Amino acid sequence: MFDRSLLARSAVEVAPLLLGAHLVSGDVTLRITEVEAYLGVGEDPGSHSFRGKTRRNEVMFGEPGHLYTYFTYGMHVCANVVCSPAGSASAVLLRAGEIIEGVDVARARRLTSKSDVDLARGPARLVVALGITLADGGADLAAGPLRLELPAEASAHSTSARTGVSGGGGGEAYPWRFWIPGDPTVSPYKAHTPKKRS
DNA sequence: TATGCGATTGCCT
DNA sequence: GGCAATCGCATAG
Repeated sequence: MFDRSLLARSAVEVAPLLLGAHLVSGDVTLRITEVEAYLGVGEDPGSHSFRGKTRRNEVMFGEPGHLYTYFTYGMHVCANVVCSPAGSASAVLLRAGEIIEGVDVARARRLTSKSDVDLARGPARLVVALGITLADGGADLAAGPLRLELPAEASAHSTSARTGVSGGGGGEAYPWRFWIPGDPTVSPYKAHTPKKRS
């Protein structure tokens, strides 16, 4: 259980608080080391909620402290923590973390991972390591099998432009990628690469 | 209804 | 370092 009001603030304020927080999923516990903030309707061109409510993003419009999952690239699932008051539709994407409990279980789920620091290094990998699926979307992180444990204070952190976001939501105008400096589980920064296909 | 591309990853060269 | 895999969603017609 945690104080839900802590999350009822802007994603940019919540993101540093999530750094160092623990996300417990059954036997596996993750220490979050890297996140990205996404704002609400009409505020943030990079956010799924920018153009309003749809079936996919409706969880973002609900209470803070719930899990927003989405499917992308035809094969990957990413997870967000919904924040800001209900209706504002902003969230924080969980990009990377360190498995601090249940490493053996995480390894079994991430057979392609060569070393333990890669187990949850990257948003789609993190989801797999924790055993999260699309069906977990909407789950309340304050109670239940998926549980978020917030630290008392925000960790020291660095910021930069968001990774992988194209168009108006990318670049220096939105320096909403947050990470714990020096942590080996933080994913390498990679600017958006334009799509090319025959 | 049709079409293009994405908050990515891992294998290939 | 480059690129294929793979499908739901948003946008255009």
